[in-house]
Amino acid sequence: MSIHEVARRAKVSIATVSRTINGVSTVTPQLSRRVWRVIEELGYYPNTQARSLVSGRSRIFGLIVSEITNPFFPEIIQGFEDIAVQNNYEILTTSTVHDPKRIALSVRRMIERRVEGVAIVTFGMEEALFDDLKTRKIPLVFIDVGPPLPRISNIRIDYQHGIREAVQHLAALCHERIAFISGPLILKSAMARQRAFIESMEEIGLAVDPNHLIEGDHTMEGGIKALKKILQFPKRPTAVICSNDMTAIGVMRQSYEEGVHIPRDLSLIGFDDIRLAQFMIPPLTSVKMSQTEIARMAFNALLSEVQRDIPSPDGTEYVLRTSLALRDSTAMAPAGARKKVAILKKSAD
Amino acid sequence: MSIHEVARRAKVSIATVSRTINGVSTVTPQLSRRVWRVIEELGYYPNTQARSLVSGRSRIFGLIVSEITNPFFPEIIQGFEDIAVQNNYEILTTSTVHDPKRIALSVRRMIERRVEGVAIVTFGMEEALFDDLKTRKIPLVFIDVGPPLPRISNIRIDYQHGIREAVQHLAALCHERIAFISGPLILKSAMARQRAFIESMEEIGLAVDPNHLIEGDHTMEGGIKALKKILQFPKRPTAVICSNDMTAIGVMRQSYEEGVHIPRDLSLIGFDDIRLAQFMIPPLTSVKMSQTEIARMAFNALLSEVQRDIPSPDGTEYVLRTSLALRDSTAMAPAGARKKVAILKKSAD
DNA sequence: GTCATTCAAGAAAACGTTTTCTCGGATTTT
DNA sequence: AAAATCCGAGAAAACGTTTTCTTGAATGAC
Repeated sequence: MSIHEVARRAKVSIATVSRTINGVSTVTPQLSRRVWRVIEELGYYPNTQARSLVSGRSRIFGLIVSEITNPFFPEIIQGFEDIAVQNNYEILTTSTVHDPKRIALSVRRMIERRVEGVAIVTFGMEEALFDDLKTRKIPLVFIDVGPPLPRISNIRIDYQHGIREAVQHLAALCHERIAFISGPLILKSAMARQRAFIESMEEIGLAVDPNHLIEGDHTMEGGIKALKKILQFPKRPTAVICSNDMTAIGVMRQSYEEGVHIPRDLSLIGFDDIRLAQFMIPPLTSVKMSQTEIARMAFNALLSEVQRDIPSPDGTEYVLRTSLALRDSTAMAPAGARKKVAILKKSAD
Repeated sequence: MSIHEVARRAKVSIATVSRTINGVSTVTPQLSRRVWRVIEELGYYPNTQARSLVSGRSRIFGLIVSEITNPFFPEIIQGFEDIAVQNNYEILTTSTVHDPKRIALSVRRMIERRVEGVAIVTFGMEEALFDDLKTRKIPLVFIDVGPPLPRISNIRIDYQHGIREAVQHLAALCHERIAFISGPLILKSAMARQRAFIESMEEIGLAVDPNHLIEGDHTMEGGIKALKKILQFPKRPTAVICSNDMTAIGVMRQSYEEGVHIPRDLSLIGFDDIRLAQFMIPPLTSVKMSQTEIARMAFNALLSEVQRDIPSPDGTEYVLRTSLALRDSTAMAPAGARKKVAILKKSAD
């Protein structure tokens, strides 16, 4: 079951077996065939541990996500795995469930397994937790929040683009009182989304009522709570933009409870555009941030860093566009709430 | 950065360092302290590859799921990971996306990484694909479909219990024409669920119209298609039970399109009870099959097999109960459709 | 025909651990 | 007090590979 057994049966040295497996050209076709025959016959699979021990390359990438049970992440994991297998990489996934201890532990596990790089898709958790990886000079890729350091790449998300589309879409439907349910504001990415919202509003001269900026937590429960709050305002917003789709789903859920009809009484826009969004009732308009694209960029960032001979001095920047995916959760603002008549034509569905 | 460096600085042999790390009791407290100090100071983490190479134990379990983007599976993965970290095991997850080639590849990858066991949570894909694992005597645990072989455990799901509850619940609400949307019938588990449905119906004297057994595919799209079909029947069913929640969500989606109100016009019950079920509109009644419990059982099955000195002769059987989780997607059958008056009291929510 | 060159393939070293073997000093036994 | 036992810790072997070094045969040059 080891290379020695193969060597013995093929009557060659273990070096020749190794060379055969790795396709080193100096081995005679005749011997190569003999070796391969034995390998097949024995069903021999090389021991990766031994391989990477001597070669110094584990062919493993780590992938840290914040919550695998949040439907946003499985798509990323799937995408990452797809590219990984194509490139003969293994992937070690850990879900932090927002627990610093868990993060620290998973960082440690990854170092012990000698991963060649780690993709950190947590949208801005405590950065210090990854110091161990940095000092060990392991290539990293962050979403949004990575510091400009050697070997550290970043996927910058262009939140502004998609959120501006969302705001302008609502404005075109005569909405003026638009609320924004953010994620936890300790997260840099949540902050960035909120800022993009505010800027987009101001850009077209719409006032942002500070009361209409509600801090959620990127969960359905958070969306439920936020909507309850919103419905208590004397002058209700006529539209809500959420910092992620799970929040929006919570909002839908609670709207149903409270008899608020979407989109008649309230227009709703999510963020992320998870697959589920299109199966909501009604199908949820959402700002698309392609999970597959994130996975692809993250993997390529790591791979190219690993293949470099000298590390990139200040990391590499990747940029991901976001854009609005129009569905059925938005409609004209209720007549009573309209003032302006700056109606643009709603783009065809 | 290796054990040698630690040994050098602590002025002991590498054997002592190894013993210290592994808590072997023969090492003097004084030396132990000295070694630990150096370890901390250096930030030394042992190399798992080298460790498992010599010890012959990789401390890795494989986990094969059929589709990580199906919300049913992330919960299992999370549960599995939770227990794994507690037990110092690493977990290699692969999502087969129903592709035999992918399965074969992931089996191979797992063997190369020398996993100590594999949990196969695919609900009955081509069993032959796992032969490689069997011949290598790697402990396996299946859901439902495992053959009785040494080192192969099984988690048998008691579909009957939960599905009978579902059927009787509907019967109590005076439903008689109950449809069942199954999964792909090549899957043994899908078959088993359908059989449980038929038996539960017959048990209480309700006829199963063969037309009302519709083969779905365990996806939302499948649910959508299935409902379209159902609505065309001259004598519409008044209730539908689905073989999984994703199908039920598809049904809800299409009901909305077609103006069929749930539960007024149609009662709906799902299966799996994924977390999302309670956030549906209306909250979906579903047969609960605890994902966490599956994960726990699967992990324990592998762990106990690994710790055994002689392999279990015919594997071990675990049994998981299912039971109905009552929510709001079921109601009394429309008056026109009632005949019997065998109304039991609907248990409080 | 001899000598230098090339090249295929074997021998051996190396990777970073755990574990067995060995040794020398301390403790116990008689 | 000598012999036997115990025990802590170092030396060395082993795990299964890749890779460097070495060797010997074949090829080519003159």
